[in-house]
Amino acid sequence: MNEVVTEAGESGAEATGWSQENLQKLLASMKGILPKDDKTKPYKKGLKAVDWDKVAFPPFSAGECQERWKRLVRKMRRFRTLPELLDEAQELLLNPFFDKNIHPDLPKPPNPPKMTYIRKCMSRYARKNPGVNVVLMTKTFSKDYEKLSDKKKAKYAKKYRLAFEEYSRKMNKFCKENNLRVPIKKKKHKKRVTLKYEGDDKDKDFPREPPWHGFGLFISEHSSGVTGGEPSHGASFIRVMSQHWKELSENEKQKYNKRCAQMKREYKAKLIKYLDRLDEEEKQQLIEEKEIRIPKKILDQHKMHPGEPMMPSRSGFIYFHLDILKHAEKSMPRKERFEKAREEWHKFSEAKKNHYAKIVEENMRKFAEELPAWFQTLSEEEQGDYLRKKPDRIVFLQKYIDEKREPLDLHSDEKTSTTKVATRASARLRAKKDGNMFKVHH
DNA sequence: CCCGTTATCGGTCGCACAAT
DNA sequence: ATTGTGCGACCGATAACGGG
Repeated sequence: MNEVVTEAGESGAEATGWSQENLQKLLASMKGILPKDDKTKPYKKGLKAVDWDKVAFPPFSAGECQERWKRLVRKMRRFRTLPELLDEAQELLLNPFFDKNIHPDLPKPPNPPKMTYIRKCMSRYARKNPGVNVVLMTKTFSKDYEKLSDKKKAKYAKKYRLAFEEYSRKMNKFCKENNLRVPIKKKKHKKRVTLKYEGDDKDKDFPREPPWHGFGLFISEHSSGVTGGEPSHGASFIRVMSQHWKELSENEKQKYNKRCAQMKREYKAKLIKYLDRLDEEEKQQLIEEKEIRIPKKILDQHKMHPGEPMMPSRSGFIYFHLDILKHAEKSMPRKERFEKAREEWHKFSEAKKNHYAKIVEENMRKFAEELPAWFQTLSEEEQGDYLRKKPDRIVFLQKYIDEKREPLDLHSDEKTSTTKVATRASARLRAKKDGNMFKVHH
């Protein structure tokens, strides 16, 4: 019952064998086969060089490892945000030579043809006319260069090309000698990694919104990230896939639609579960931050009423995390603390987890007392309104309602079936009057 | 350290594509 | 408005010149 909430999104872990431990093993294995000195290879290139047969470990095949990594990395950001850069900048400032620590052997790129020409003319002209306007000269000689014959321009261009080749050679050598990443030469091989905030790593367990329609699910599941990259129809990916979509039978399309609908239901449930363990302020903040679109009705369902006791979290981990927060130094970023707590929690013994399970139990017991106590302070109208908005609370209030509505029934265990029917019928009538408060229950 | 010039690299962002 | 892909547009930094 008190299984770690953060695992909620990995429900398929057991089925596939990719447990937390095995995932750690995978990463360690990948690290192990990486070339030692090369810390600066760009991601795509580095990945290409990975020998998955060497990464593989029982019971997983090379292909399975590769596929799991691709799935994992899709959930990660591979660029830095401004706040992160600011943190980095602050660290950089601590280095007193931060802006002067350029390697003395770093090759310098040659000047472009036009600049070479401008510089040549400028120094010649300035020697004869001291005190001339630099800016004006630059502009003038720039125009002069345009008027030059193609032959002369080609001469400058060739010189530049040669100088640049020399520079590239030097740069390659320099990079190799200093274990730096070599610059990418050809533009056409430039490949951008998909950028998407697939949820900040602040909360990995934050549920991911499924596609809106069956078609979206179809597209999503046939992307290279899921299938392993074979189809990859390039930029025409969507075009090709939509063609395939058209070729699907009505039945097959329905299957996607239905599955998508199911995913959406699960998402909604997970989202509510997630939001429920936050307080009102945090919830609003998160909703704004993530631009979560939740129907107002559902939001209403989860709005706190004045004085309403808050339903405690059913996850032991949450309480453990709170304990950690009390003692941890505040300088550590939130997400880091959260991660650390997660790790520790995983290492916990059943006995220690049990300690927190007891806290959960105790808090739930208290809540089960407090809620009816608060509930009875409401007017009948408010009570009906409350139950309509939060039908799940009925389990804590049923007893109170029964006692209040049918105090006589408490003693009559041996009622005839006819009176039972009559009682239920009258309850239904009352419920209708009071705002259908029992409708949700039956 | 600014002006003013240009080619290059690294990296981000916007866009098109079709269906719902 | 979303689903994944990849292209091109765009930005900033960089080199040299030398006087204010």
